[in-house]
Amino acid sequence: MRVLLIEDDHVLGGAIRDHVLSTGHAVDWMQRLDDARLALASVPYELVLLDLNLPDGRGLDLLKELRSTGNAVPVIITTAQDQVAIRIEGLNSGADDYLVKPFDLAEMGARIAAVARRYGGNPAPEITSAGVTIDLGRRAVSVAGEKANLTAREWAVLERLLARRGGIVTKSEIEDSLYAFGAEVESNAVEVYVSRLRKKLGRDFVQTIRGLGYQVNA
Amino acid sequence: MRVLLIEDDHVLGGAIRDHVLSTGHAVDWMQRLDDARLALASVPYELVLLDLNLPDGRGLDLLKELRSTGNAVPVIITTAQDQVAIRIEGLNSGADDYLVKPFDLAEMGARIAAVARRYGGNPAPEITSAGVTIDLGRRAVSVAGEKANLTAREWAVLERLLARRGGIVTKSEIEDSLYAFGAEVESNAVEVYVSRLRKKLGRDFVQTIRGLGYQVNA
DNA sequence: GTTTCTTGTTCAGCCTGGTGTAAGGTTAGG
DNA sequence: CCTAACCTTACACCAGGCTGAACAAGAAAC
Repeated sequence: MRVLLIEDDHVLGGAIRDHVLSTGHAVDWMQRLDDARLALASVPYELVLLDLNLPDGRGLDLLKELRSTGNAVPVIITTAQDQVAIRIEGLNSGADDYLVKPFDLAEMGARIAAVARRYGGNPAPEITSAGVTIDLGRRAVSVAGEKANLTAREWAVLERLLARRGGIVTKSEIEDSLYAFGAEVESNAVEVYVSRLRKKLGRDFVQTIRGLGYQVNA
Repeated sequence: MRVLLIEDDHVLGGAIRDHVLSTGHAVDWMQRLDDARLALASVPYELVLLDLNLPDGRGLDLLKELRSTGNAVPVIITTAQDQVAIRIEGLNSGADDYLVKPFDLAEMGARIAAVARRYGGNPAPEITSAGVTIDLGRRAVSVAGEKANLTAREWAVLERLLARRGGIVTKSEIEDSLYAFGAEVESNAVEVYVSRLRKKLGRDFVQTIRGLGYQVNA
């Protein structure tokens, strides 16, 4: 699925982009409405993630433009906790769903999957690597037909690794996606989670690149 | 089920809303046609209760608009005793059923149930999962042949879970469908209802996805 | 109108299992 | 061998989830 993310905050935007990428979708990230307009005019997106708190405050206008020109692309809007009025106006203007900041990325993933399913997009790209089958849409992993249960953190690490499948992911990158900005961690947590993943998914699933990070075969 | 109630009379409107709520559906109550239009444009209602005597325009116009734009949402219209002509025009304009004021709330409930049954999206009304058989049309559940009685809210939660069978439903999504828009609830109501469902339907019927929500096996 | 029963909501305490940390073992590279 | 990097296991802590019970609000029965 091709997703257009419209979000001006660098940190949050990056986190969202990475997370959506890791669920197997393609993401274009725009930080300004004009760019978003151009993108929407030229690329057939299947989902739009629209922040309504843009500096110029005109995220709603974009949504209304879309609908008034007959563009029915599914739109999920994000608003702050206290902006109930704007949220309602957003829904009234044609948004399909909403997320209240600060929202859990996992929850966002679930809602994206729901919208994708509702609109009949192809939501579940299945990935197989080293005998492990991963259904990103349904959060299901199986090793040789046997279902494996992953915890939230383990899943987060797995997603991060898969987002750059075939490439190397550094420890600090994994750490960043585990602990939302600022929460410094004083331990070898990443190593521990990689270890736990190997225990559940098999020893060969993740390769260690000494001094650099980790890698999953494409 | 999500119901849009369009009724300008405060007393009657409140009574209807409460009654429909008590049958386990979510209700949005609009008192003006403009608001109703906006709501219909944004929220995927499964039923509309439409009063034809509104102050700011003819309810019939709204109905005709809906049908002319291809919106097939079931509509039940309400009219006064003496408005036979309007009532007929309503049916000709695409209404699915009608109620004559003053009407019995219980009868209204029955009509709603009938319409819901007729239009209930699921073509295969019988669902079986984890030893539980569910007849959505007749609102009947049985566990190992034994019939189970569910309350309205319990049904609402169960329906929400079944609507995405095999997928994950987050707590906040369940909350949204339990409490018509905006009513933020400060409690663990969802957990309580899941607990009660498990008590009646068996422990394994609903799986908990920690930190995210719940899931019913496909 | 009063009583009784049913249903919805909230709260508090319990419990499970996820999480971070540290300690000790193992491997790669010089 | 020696060191640094990495792996694994154990363990204590605690957030999140579960559930029984109390309370409130209707609905139904009388």
